[in-house]
Amino acid sequence: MALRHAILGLLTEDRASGYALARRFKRQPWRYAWHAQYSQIHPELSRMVQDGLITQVAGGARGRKIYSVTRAGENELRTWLLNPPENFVVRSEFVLRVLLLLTLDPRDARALLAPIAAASAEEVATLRAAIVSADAATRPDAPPSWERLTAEFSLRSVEAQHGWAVWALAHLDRS
Amino acid sequence: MALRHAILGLLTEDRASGYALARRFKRQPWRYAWHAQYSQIHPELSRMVQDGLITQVAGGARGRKIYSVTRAGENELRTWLLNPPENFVVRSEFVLRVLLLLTLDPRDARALLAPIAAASAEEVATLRAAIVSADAATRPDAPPSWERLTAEFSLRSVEAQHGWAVWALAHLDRS
DNA sequence: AATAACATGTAACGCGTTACATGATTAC
DNA sequence: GTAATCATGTAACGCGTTACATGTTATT
Repeated sequence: MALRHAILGLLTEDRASGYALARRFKRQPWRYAWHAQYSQIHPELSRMVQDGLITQVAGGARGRKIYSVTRAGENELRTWLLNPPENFVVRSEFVLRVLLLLTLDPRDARALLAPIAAASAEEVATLRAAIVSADAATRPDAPPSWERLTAEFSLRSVEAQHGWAVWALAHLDRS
Repeated sequence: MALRHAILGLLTEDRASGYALARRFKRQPWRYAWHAQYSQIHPELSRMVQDGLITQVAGGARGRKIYSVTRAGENELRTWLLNPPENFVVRSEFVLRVLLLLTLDPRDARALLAPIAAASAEEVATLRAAIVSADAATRPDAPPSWERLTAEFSLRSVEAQHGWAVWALAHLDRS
């Protein structure tokens, strides 16, 4: 039931409509954590209201329904976080493609790697710039904000991906 | 249909039974790419035989059925690899838990981070040792083997995770 | 002789995607 | 006034999990 907890997390950050939640799943940094489309979010929100984890706190223009986390929802999220599974199940099409890369001949493999290296380099630059400007506006001994903590995680992850792609391009057989 | 292509990849490495495929999904490095249980693998294998992507090449003791990739299966895998999606969908319970960490108070957050830092440190050490001994047995200018390429990817990924956990532990508010 | 590991298979249910339907508000 | 964006909702289908059922071979 990770979707349920992802939604609780998004609504803890800020109350929102189902439509707004769907958009946030498409963007940084939630994009790297979980994904759901509106047609899946909608019935889940109904069930979560029934289960008392969230409530509709406002209605807006165009039939908009704003949801907020209840006390029960906060407890549910905390309990879930404090009881992680021993082994995390991973399904990453990106990593899968990495493992399958050498079933291709070196030319094709290089053609796939080059855009990966370029895109990740760009992302690293964007994240670094954001971090530098955020740090400039903060006391150096202050505990990191949520944005800062997650940016650090994204940066290190994307750097790893980029470093590997460059390494692989340099070492792959040229033919 | 990533499961189908993951199976094609596993069978390209080496012919295997459904039971053996299920075990490989639980281990390094496939564990970080995709996951499926036998009850899902079994019907998929049947469908793949029907679609001509694999064939049963041997039967063994205990009703064992060994499958191997056909020419059509190789083509299917290659076509899939050469046509990656623009945006990869990610669902990682681990990353999700990272994003939700700051909904906890600092004490609880630190209690979750400490085992992550320890486990990833151990994994980094294991991967480094494997890489060092593999490199010692290889000419330095030779193109990397599949094992070497995937070990490099795993190492850089786990190092990023470990580095972040240590960084977060050092910067999180102590209370 | 008992237990663990090997090995295949089915059924019910829940999670996730695709396609469709409907309508309101904003920007040009 | 037309297109883009906002916004909710349903239905059919496919992917994935859990639980169950069955039998064989190797290890101790």
